Amino acid sequence: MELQLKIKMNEKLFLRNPEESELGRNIIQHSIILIHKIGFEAFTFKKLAENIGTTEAGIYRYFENKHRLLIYITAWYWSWLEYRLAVHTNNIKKPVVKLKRVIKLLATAVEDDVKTSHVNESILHQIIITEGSKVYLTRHVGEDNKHHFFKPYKELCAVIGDIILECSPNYKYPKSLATTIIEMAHFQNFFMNNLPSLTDFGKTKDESEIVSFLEDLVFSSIKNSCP
Amino acid sequence: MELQLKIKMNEKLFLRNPEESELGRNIIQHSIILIHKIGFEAFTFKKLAENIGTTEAGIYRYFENKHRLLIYITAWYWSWLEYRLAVHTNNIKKPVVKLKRVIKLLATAVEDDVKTSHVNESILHQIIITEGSKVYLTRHVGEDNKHHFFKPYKELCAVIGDIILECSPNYKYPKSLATTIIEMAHFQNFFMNNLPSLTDFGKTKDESEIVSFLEDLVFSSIKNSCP
DNA sequence: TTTTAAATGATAGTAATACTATCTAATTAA
DNA sequence: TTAATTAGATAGTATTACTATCATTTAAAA
Repeated sequence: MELQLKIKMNEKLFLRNPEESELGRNIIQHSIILIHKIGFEAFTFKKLAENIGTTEAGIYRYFENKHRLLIYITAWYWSWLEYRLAVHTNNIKKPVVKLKRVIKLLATAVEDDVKTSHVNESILHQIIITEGSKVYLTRHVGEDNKHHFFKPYKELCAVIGDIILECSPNYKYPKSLATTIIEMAHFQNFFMNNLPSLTDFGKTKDESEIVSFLEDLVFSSIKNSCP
Repeated sequence: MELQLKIKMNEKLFLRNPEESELGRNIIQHSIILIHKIGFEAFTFKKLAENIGTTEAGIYRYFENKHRLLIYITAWYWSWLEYRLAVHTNNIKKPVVKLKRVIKLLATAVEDDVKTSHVNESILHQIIITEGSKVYLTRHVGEDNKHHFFKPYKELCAVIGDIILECSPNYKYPKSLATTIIEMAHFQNFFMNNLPSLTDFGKTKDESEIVSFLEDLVFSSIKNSCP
């Protein structure tokens, strides 16, 4: 049996749906590879076109600009992660165990998911660490938000926030703690690998230490709120 | 008596020291204003030149490119903050009180410091929130780090990390907690104002709630590590 | 099977960006 | 007073970020 996973994306993110054509899927696949290789700043549609063997204009038929494309792939990532999170926390009763799974899922490198042929999730995860926050740290967040471009990220935060509340119904900052977990899972990873003196894991460069740090941080906070 | 504050900057950050000429100080002053106004992505040396009343080439005599200029002003900010932190925690004996001061200083809007005539710290603080992490989230972090461009940020983290250790000598993740405080002070502020559903302060939009969140987070964690 | 529509490829062109180079005028320092 | 430094003015280039057009291929509908 061959499984396939398809994520429904916000239609305002693209001009033509990249999931529905060979060229479109190529754009997604190779943009992930190329952004990972040269970084988002140096990434251009021209270079991407050369990589795929198509033309610049061809890519502009799918995406308005490279920032929209970045929003697309990050939104895809957050949706995929929420799905994965659902799968991995399914059947788990204890919210504390659930929350631990969440932390591990966020802070640990990812393997390529065979159910999504044209997306290499392992590389995508690396991109999200370095480029993920650039998606909203712009002058047009407000507009992009009105178009609901950040819905997948918000949904993920909401889900995690709810698990936090299950663990500790009196905790006052479930959403802010959720974003802290997500952002810090990535930032600590980035710092560990690039500016190691900013972390306490510079020597080992071991992801599991980030998990320990986050678990300590999160469970101290929510335990503390139980009177 | 007229006080003046001058921060010694890494010489590799500029081609000509902007502190030492009228034009240089104009570049710093107006780049802060312009980046705040239009965002770093839309900011160009040509627009800056028009604002100042000089030419593009004139600005290139001071900075290699706009990214270096952004590194310069963020490095300046972190140095200034470390100085401010020293002033505000001076004479305070109890490390817990010190740490609370740190959190407040990081998470609260800043007033313009009269001792630095050409830098509007209030606007600069806003820039750091939105653009600050773009400084290191690049493909050339490694090189920039070799040039010690992030030293002020690292020093600030080290100082905060040490205060954390003073509070709780057994706490295992002082540096990572320090970066978490710094980054979250800014991210929660950005989310509160731009993507409020990601935080628990969307309704009030009150900075003091971010302070409460961070205090709760930090002191739960370090209290927890005292056996 | 033919007709028609849609998607792609190829090419060209424009405005803006990110620079570099050069020359002259104005200041400042020796 | 001369020499050196700094700034202003102008020009030029390669790359980026697009838009437009037209021919060709592919796929869908009649």
